[in-house]
Amino acid sequence: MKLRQLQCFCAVVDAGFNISRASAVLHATQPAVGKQLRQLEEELGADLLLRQGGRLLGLTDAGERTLPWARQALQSADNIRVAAQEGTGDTRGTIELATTHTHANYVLLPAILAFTKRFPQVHIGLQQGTPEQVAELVRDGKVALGVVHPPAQLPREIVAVPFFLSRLVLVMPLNHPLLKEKALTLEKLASYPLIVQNPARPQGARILRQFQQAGLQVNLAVQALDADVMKTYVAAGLGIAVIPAFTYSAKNDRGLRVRDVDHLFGPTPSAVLLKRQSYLKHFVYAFLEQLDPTLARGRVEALIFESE
Amino acid sequence: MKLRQLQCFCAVVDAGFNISRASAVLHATQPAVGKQLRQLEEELGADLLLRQGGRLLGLTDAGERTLPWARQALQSADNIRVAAQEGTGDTRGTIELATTHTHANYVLLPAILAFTKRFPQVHIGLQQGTPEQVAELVRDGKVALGVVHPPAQLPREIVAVPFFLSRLVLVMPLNHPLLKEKALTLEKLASYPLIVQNPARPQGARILRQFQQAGLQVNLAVQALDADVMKTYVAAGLGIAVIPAFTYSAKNDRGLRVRDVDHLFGPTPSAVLLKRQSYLKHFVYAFLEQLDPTLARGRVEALIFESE
DNA sequence: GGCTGTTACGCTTCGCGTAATCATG
DNA sequence: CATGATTACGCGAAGCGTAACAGCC
Repeated sequence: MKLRQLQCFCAVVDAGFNISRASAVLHATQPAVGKQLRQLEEELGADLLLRQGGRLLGLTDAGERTLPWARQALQSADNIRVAAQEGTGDTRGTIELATTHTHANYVLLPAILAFTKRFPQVHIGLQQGTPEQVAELVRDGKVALGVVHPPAQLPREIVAVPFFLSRLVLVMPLNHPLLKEKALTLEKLASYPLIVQNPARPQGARILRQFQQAGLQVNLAVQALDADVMKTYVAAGLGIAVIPAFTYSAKNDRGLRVRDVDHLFGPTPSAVLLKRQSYLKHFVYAFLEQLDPTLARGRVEALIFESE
Repeated sequence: MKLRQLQCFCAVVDAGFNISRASAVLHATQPAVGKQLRQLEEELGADLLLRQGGRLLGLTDAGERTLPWARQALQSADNIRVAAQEGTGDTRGTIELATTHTHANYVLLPAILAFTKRFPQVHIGLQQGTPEQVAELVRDGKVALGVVHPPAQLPREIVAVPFFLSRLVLVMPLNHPLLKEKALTLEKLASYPLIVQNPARPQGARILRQFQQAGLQVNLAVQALDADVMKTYVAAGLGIAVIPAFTYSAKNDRGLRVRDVDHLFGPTPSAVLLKRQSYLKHFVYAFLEQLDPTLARGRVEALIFESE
């Protein structure tokens, strides 16, 4: 048995039982991948993939049983690579992390500042994307951690560790009529043009769901991608928006006013996404503690290595 | 990275940092193993083994960090082989287990009878040895489980799941003076020639420790290896012996009498030895439940996969 | 006929063993 | 000089890619 064979097996499964697509991911050719598969099956003496008319349809029972262990073996190999790299007391190295614009700009900034002060030699590689893209980067081991509003569904390989609940606020231009309303309701909000985050993202989806559940038609002005753009559009008079409180600062957002709407939407969690069973460099643990004291090493390890 | 490289790495560590011995275990030659090691180190970009003057002395920090993951990768590969073999609803196959003479003869017998009745097609491969040898067989994956009086120390890779506490009894020939004594004490026992299990084994060690702690000199007649031999020797008049209650039966051991000495030595546990993180066939779980109802699948799995 | 997986062939690399070499106590 | 690791070399197997072939929408 070779790691390469297991890699091909997992890749084919992840590619939706399509050898062609898997071979592209593996930077190899179709025949090479196909051969590895058959060699693995031959050595094990059992078919792993259901074939019908020269197509792959799914996993056999044996495939179902072996797949988790194939993944575990590959994960262990990844961990070996990471563990071999880092020096125990090393003060330099790299942390690869992925996050959304909003978290990069507000939540991560203080943590990164404090961290680089403590470890000036550690380079932080930042990647941005939607929470789903971030989750994928974590799952594929391209980054060690992700920081996002966790999406409703996550692959099983990933743990989301919530560390911070933010209130939501309604942001408006100066002198907006809603500033004078006594109590804000979903109905009142719905009567104005609304700027909402793209509903493909957890934040936008959450907000819109509340309106839908109340049976309200929303007057969508624009679908923006992050809180900063939403604020810019609000300031430009395109509409009002609901954003996490941490993205508004009275000092920097002088052209805007906010009102608390936590009673309408509830708080929104920020979470760290980590891959189960993955070895994290000691910096990463240091960074997590910097990000939030509740993300202590012991607790995080327990969550990563628990058996779901 | 190749599984073979990891295998060589682990083998060299297990062989006490000796490539020659490791290569024998791996059925390969010195140069082959050495080359795999250096290739692994080269690919990882870090030394794993401390070399001094052409000798291996121990693990580097990087080696220390990677070793557990190398083992995990190999374990996963083993699990794949096992998982691929067994058919889900299969009623035939093999269980390899290791145990001591005493457990084979008394504890396992009813479980094996019941099990083979339920799964007539499953072949049970039985190996015997000392508890330490059994533990080694489990650790090396030669057998799926072991059943023994657990030794004081076990390798970290192994979990011992106790399932049965047996009282200890003193076994004597008919008409032995101790049968008329009111209360048995260690002192009284020590005044007669004693037949004890070899102290290298947990049972023998336990008994002798009690005498030592009481500051008593023991009159050792013979060191036997299992309860049956001890009974034979007692019947022959060589001395008296302390054995687990389950090894005595009034029906079959007519030439012998017993008295309870649980108050002197305490009960002795029987345990199942299993390798952490190892995939067990569904028969094995069935067998464990047959052996003792407390060894239910859920509980056993939780113990095998807990992170120590 | 486009998509997908398999077979056939040749090249290159890799893994192994034998034998010789080197270092250490 | 005995033990144990490394280097050198040659053979056979394995892995890969290109190209041609075979089943299914």
